Amino acid sequence: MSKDTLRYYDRIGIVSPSRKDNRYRMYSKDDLIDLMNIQIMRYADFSLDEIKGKFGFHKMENIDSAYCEEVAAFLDAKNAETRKKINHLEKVSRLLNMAAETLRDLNNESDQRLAEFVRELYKDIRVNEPGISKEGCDQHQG
Amino acid sequence: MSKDTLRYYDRIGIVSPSRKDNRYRMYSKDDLIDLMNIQIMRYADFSLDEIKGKFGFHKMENIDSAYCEEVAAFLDAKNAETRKKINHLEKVSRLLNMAAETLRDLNNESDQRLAEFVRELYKDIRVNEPGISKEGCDQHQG
DNA sequence: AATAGCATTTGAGTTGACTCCAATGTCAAG
DNA sequence: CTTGACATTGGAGTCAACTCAAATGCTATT
Repeated sequence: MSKDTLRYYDRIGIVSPSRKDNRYRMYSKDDLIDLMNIQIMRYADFSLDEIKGKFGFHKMENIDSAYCEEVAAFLDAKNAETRKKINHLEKVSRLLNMAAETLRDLNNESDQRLAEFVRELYKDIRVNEPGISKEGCDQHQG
Repeated sequence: MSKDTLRYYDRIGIVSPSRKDNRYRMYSKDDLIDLMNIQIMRYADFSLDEIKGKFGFHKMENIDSAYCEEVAAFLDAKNAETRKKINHLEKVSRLLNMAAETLRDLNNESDQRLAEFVRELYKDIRVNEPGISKEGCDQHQG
């Protein structure tokens, strides 16, 4: 983590270390633990807002099992999201594979397989962009 | 695709349709094919710069096999990148799984498995952030 | 005390791909 | 000829997570 990042985290109240007499930042051991947790969470694609909002870390002395379940549910949701992304990327990977293959060996067979797969993908794309019917088609409803 | 997006693409020279007498945009069939290709490429995480720079689409009448190979190599590189991302996300997924499990059933075993995995992840994180030695450690070299 | 090399702050800039705005132009219907 | 619903433009705003710059303060060394 760069100095600027640490200052930024301080500014937005994510990790605010104590200060020495000269106003220099003094990171305690707990601060460092927070920072390490944050690194892991950033690695796991949590936004700083999520990190800030959802986690008290070790600041909670007593472990509230209801809160644990809440956080666990949140993690599950994140995981579902992650699986979706993986799914998407797997399709992308297959697409890239097919496209490269088709480019290298131009023939009808690979061409058609690619076209077929692309047609499949369009379904995905349209699913992920609702409102296209509102924008693109005339619906006589107002 | 929204109207604004189409106008944006026109502005930055990605798809510039012809105009009618009234200056209204007129998208030809070829323009639409371009746009569909762009949608697919955006789906595959190509940046607009990549899309703009690397692809002549159907604008090339004759197929240059050297160029084909160049593009295929580019796709391969993209694919390698994609596989890396998938790899990363798989780890994230496992992490989230472990964390949720640990939260739900607090015991040493799952705790330690999680800790071990996190330690593994730190290696990844450090690998992906070179220059930390320059920033964080005193190297007596200048 | 002067200098170097850190630290501090506020505030602005960066990135990519849009997205929105205000002012204006065009067109079909009534 | 007005009204409404479109279109046009240039320019500005959005988002997240930094990243950088300028002005200033602190500390250790010469």
